[in-house]
Amino acid sequence: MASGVLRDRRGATTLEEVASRAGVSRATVSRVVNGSPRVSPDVRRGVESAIAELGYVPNRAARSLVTGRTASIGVVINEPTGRLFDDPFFPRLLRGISGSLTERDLQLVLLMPESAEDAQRTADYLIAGHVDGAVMVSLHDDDVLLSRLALASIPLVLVGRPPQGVSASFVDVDNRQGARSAVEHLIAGGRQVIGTIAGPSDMPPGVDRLAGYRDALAARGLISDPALIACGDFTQDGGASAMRQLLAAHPDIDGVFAASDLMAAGVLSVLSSAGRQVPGDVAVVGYDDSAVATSTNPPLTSVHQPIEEMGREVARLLVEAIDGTNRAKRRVILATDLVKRASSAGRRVP
Amino acid sequence: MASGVLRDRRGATTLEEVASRAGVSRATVSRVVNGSPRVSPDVRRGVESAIAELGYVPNRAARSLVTGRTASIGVVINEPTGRLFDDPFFPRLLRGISGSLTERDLQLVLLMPESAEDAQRTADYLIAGHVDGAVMVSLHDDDVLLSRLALASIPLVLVGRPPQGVSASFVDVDNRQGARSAVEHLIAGGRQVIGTIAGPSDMPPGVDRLAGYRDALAARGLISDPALIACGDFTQDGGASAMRQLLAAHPDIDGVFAASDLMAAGVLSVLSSAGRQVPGDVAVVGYDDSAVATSTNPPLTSVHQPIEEMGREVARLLVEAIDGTNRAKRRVILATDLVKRASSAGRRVP
DNA sequence: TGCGTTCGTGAGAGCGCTCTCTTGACAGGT
DNA sequence: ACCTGTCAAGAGAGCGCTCTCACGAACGCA
Repeated sequence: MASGVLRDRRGATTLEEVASRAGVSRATVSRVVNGSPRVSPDVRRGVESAIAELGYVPNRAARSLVTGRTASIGVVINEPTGRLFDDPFFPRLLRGISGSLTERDLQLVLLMPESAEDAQRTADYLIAGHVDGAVMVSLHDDDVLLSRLALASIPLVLVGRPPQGVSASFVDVDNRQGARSAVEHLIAGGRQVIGTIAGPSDMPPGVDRLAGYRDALAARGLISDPALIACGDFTQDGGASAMRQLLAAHPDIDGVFAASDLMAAGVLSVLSSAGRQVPGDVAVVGYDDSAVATSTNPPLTSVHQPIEEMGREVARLLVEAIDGTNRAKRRVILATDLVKRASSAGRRVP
Repeated sequence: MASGVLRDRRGATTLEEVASRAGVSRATVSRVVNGSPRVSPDVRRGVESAIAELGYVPNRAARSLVTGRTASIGVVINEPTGRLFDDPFFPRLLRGISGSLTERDLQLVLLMPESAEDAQRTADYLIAGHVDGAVMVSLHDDDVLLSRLALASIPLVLVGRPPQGVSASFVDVDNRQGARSAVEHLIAGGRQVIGTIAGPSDMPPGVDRLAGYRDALAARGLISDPALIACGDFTQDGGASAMRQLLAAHPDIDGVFAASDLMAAGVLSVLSSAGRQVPGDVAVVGYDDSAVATSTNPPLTSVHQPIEEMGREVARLLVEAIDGTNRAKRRVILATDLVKRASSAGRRVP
């Protein structure tokens, strides 16, 4: 009584208790719980009502000890700082993953290493077999954690295309096509001198969105002028300074595609300071379709990504990999949508 | 060979193997692993090197089975939709919690019920003892999950003040004081007719921020005019329509405090359509200091909340509750900061 | 009728760990 | 010399579950 400080699971109903209540053996109850077909209908009913009466819930630890499975999967967010924290990408993705895993009674263990040392501990943790599989989000070219995991034999699915040199299953949105549709929209609006604020070149989304920009120009027989390409870091300040470069090099610019809404917000502020009207003088398109896109003035046309669906797809692939249903590397690419708002309305005919 | 489909933890080094390598018993290795003082220094060294050589990692399931502890805590995000997905609150909070738990080798199990049925399953899960404690985020007055958990004896810490009628440990930011400082700032800027866009009245932050608004006015001997208070739902559209009400009722309004940045963005768009200058004619202050605050034109003065610290504090309290160090209900309130930007610059002297 | 099959059920081992209890070694007091 | 106390270390039980194997009953087929 006086020692009742430690809380633990003991005292919970066990298989044994259910068995004696139902007048069968432990093995039979186990079969019922796990849905084995080798149980006669009347025995099954008896066991089921005993389970209900006693409120029996299987002990995961005991099960895990004997099966060697943990029934949990790790989700690794290895983003020390940056864009993930400034748009709703991350919560939505988690929600997609979570929904899918809950259906299959898998625990979602969240891992957010904050330092390089932390990342090593995270890798140790995953490799030690504390989870049955892992999801990794937000990869840079030099991701040490990723390379360690890829070597270990743990089932792994990435969110976003892996950097060069790494082979793994992944789910990605079609960054290239998304960017291309944004730029095509600018062209269709009559824009002639179209620049882009690209993302960092060590991140696949940065690279792919730039490629999509080039694709759209090339499809019109246009060569992209290097002076119309500036790099940002997905932040607002980065977008602003990149826009200043573009404006200096090409005062005649009349369309800008920014690889993130935040950078597009920076673009808008620079254009406003420079006395350019949006969309009258310059049309602007962003990427992410985040809350920022609707709060700017004018609101931003932006590329929308099916983030929750991405999460669900990731979970599905991972479960397949764990079950051994599918041992091959899989890749799933999801389509994007262009959401049109005022920032890219067609050029006013003078 | 052909059956090598199932992946599991078997094959990993066990205590037994470490013991025979070090020439001691299983019990002694266990003592070393768990830091018991009852081991002689030289034996300890021997065991430690055996552990290192074999790369031994304790099996959580086996440990959990005997201790009755799971070494994991659940974090419940019971927000079907809404503001959590539109600002960086949620990732930052998780990061704070995660950092704190990792230090203590606790797993963070994320639970995001999507429906009422899901919420029941989540409650079942938590009550079944699959975690040692739980954190709950984002509470409404009618939170069924919360009331079930509060009844069960599971250690629980809330993020945000609990709704009326529920008693539990919690960590909150000082919403009331934060709102008060925002409104005092408007008063100090010479504003005379100050309205507010409040949050939903069934959410504690909505209620508290409105109270802070009233506090600031009362401190100046002013009574708040009900026609200067409109309710939004923390979204941009909600903020916009609330602002239209305010403007209709009080065309002479010259200051607005909105209980979220998103609502403040709605306020700005309405004011802009109405031909009012910000901050010239009307000063605006938001709440959250999110990415939206810097992307609007003009950028929003906003109340900044120490979200990561909140997460760390929550984890600390929960660990204390689990260890039994502290059995009393605890409450921690963290201070906010007002971040001043252009939207509330002092009134131009005419 | 006898034999092999199939099928439902039970018995029992054992997953890897913690923890209590016991043992043995040695120091110090009588 | 003996007894007692202290402390390091080992022996062994058992946490709750799954899974293999054994067993008996029921059935089909010759």
